[in-house]
Amino acid sequence: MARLKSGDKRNAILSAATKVVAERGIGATTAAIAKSAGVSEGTIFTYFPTKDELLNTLYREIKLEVADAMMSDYPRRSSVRTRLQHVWNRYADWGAENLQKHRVFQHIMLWAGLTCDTKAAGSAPFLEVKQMYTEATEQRLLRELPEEFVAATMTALSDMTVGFMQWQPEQAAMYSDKGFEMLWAALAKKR
Amino acid sequence: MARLKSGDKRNAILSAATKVVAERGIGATTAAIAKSAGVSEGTIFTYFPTKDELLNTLYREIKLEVADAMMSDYPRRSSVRTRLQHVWNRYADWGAENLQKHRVFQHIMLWAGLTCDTKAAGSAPFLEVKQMYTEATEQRLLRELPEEFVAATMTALSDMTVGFMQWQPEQAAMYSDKGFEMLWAALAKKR
Amino acid sequence: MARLKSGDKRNAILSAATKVVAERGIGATTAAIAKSAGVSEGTIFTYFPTKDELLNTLYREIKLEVADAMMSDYPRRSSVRTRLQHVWNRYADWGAENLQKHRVFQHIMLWAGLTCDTKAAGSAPFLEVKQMYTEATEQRLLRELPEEFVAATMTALSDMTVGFMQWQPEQAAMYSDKGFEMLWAALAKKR
Amino acid sequence: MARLKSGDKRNAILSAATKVVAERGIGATTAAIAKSAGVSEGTIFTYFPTKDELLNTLYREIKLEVADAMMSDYPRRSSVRTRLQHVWNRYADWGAENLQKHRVFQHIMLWAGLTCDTKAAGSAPFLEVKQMYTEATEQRLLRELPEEFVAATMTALSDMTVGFMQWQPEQAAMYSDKGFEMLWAALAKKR
DNA sequence: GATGAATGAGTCTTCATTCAT
DNA sequence: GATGAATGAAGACTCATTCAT
Repeated sequence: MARLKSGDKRNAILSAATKVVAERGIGATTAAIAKSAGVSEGTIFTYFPTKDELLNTLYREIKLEVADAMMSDYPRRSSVRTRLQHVWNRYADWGAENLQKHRVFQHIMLWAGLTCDTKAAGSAPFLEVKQMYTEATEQRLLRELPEEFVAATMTALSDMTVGFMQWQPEQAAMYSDKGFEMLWAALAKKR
Repeated sequence: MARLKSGDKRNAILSAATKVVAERGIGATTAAIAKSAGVSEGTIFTYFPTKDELLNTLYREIKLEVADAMMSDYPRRSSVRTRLQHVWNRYADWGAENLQKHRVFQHIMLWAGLTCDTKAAGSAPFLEVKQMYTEATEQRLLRELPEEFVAATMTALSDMTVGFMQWQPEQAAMYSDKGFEMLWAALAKKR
Repeated sequence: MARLKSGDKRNAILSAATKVVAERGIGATTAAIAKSAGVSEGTIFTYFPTKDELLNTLYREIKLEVADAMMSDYPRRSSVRTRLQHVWNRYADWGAENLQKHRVFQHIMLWAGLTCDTKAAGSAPFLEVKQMYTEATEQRLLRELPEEFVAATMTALSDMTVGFMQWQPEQAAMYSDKGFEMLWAALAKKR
Repeated sequence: MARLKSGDKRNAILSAATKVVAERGIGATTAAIAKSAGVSEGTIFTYFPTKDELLNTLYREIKLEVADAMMSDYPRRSSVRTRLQHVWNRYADWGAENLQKHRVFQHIMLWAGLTCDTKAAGSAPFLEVKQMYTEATEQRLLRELPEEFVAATMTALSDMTVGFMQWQPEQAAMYSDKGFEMLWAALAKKR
């Protein structure tokens, strides 16, 4: 029997795409990705029908990885603050350790070729965080704000923080802590 | 005497670039920009040596415009909060009214071709804000944080807020107010 | 003992090639042929060294089939007209019933890759028709014309007629008859 | 002012396409056409948006040229036979002198990318021939046959004849004459 | 023998930039 | 200076053929 499509090769292509897109943005050429993956130009297209599909897949896989990192060991029974901090820390640590993936994610997010399906995919885990927020609002713990506005605030602050953690890794912990303090203060209800 | 380079034409090109890049991103073609500017394809290159230079220039000009909007009527003698709110409001209003320029700015900011010079240029006006922050820190009004971290926080929150103001213009004022409240809470020293 | 090359598989490939080339022309991909044959892409090349060879073979086999259809039950002792009509009817009926093969034949005939060998192959059966023509000429029954010119006339008129029989099958008999009348008139010596 | 699109260059491309497609068929590459035209690869696309459009245009232009050749000096008031012979001779002569164009026409005619518009275009001149046929049928001069069938017969015989005229130019006149005799016999009503 | 993933030359097309007019 | 046709180096994608399994 012939060689079967190898998960290894698929992963090599996705890894190479991560690296190259992180450096050159969405405009990175399939040739560059192939070369970086140690694979011929044509091979990319046996694993992904088009460059667009490769990019969409890359986005989805990173999103799942992020969600996984954030939600594993999620302390469902702890206080709101503890839970929020868990999510924050996990995301910040993931971003600090995965500089390229984080950057790629930012690039693809703004890209016009992103499919609706892809955008929708894998967002389930983030629901839990939103629910937590709603619950906390009802308990008068957190400010009353539109859900999306809160989510966007979290994203904005955490991505910004991750940028600093990557820039000065030796102060990563400090940035992460300060960042969370700012987030909590921004969201917490004034007494 | 030969005709002189016309400032009008230069501006037409920059305006067209704003419009076209806002819609199609950095990948917008010079041909599309020329057409939108009502100018021939070659003319672009008598005003800007390369597409990269055009984009860098566009970035610089928008940056100056933003700085101008933010700092005019800057209430130097008012309280820290008032001054910060002034800056916030001006930026938010500018962004809400200049959807295309704001979007173009975001696009170019992430672009790999941005020159170091360009990045550095026009940041003078933002110094004033930084100084204010340092001063406020010494007065124990605001949290002690690295200057760049604070600046990035402001940028992140304001851009996020502008996005919502553009999305739901009828609630622009609400988003602007809530956004500033969050920023202030994030920066203010805990009692 | 290793498996032998299977005639079944060879035939499956040729059938599939007939179908696919009829639809898409010479440009049909080997992958499409393989898929239609229910065979892996590589297998084609164990039966035919190249795509060109596959096409040449296909041409030869169809040619043989046509010759077979035309010459079986050939009424050697009947009149010239009867013999000519036999050939005409057999070819027309074959073409009307074998739409795909007829079309494929037309496609390959104009193809640049056709080998001289292939062109020459299988033309033996057509000799009989030519001989008949020569004989008829001597009997002053038919016009004096270069042999190839006559042969080409027959081919041109019959292929044209077959096209109409395929297009309007319910009038196939009419087209076949009228076509033969035209051919006979074209070839018969004026009195 | 800049150079204007040059009709010469356009014609050079069409000529080159004629030459190259005559040799290699529809599969001829745009690069080969450009090279043969003495023009850069990109230039083709300033005159024709796609290869398909180039081929369609080529077809249309040849068709018009043929129609023109056939119908100029058309002897409207002469006998049916004279008129038919005029058309026949003009087409045969054109084909004999324009080997490449004739071949290209045959190639494109069978091509799948031919637009409906293109197929329809320029067929007006051929109407006159059809009308002549209908008229002649009513006068009981010619056989009663479906119009399209007659038209196809003319095409088939003339293209076949042209092939021989090209093959043996020194006998072109003979082939042309014999060909027409066959056509007339095929169409004329039996007494 | 059979399989189908791997290959890479080749395809059409785009586009920033140049330069004749 | 202005114009826009000309250029040719990429770019994404295809496909006949090879070869490890």
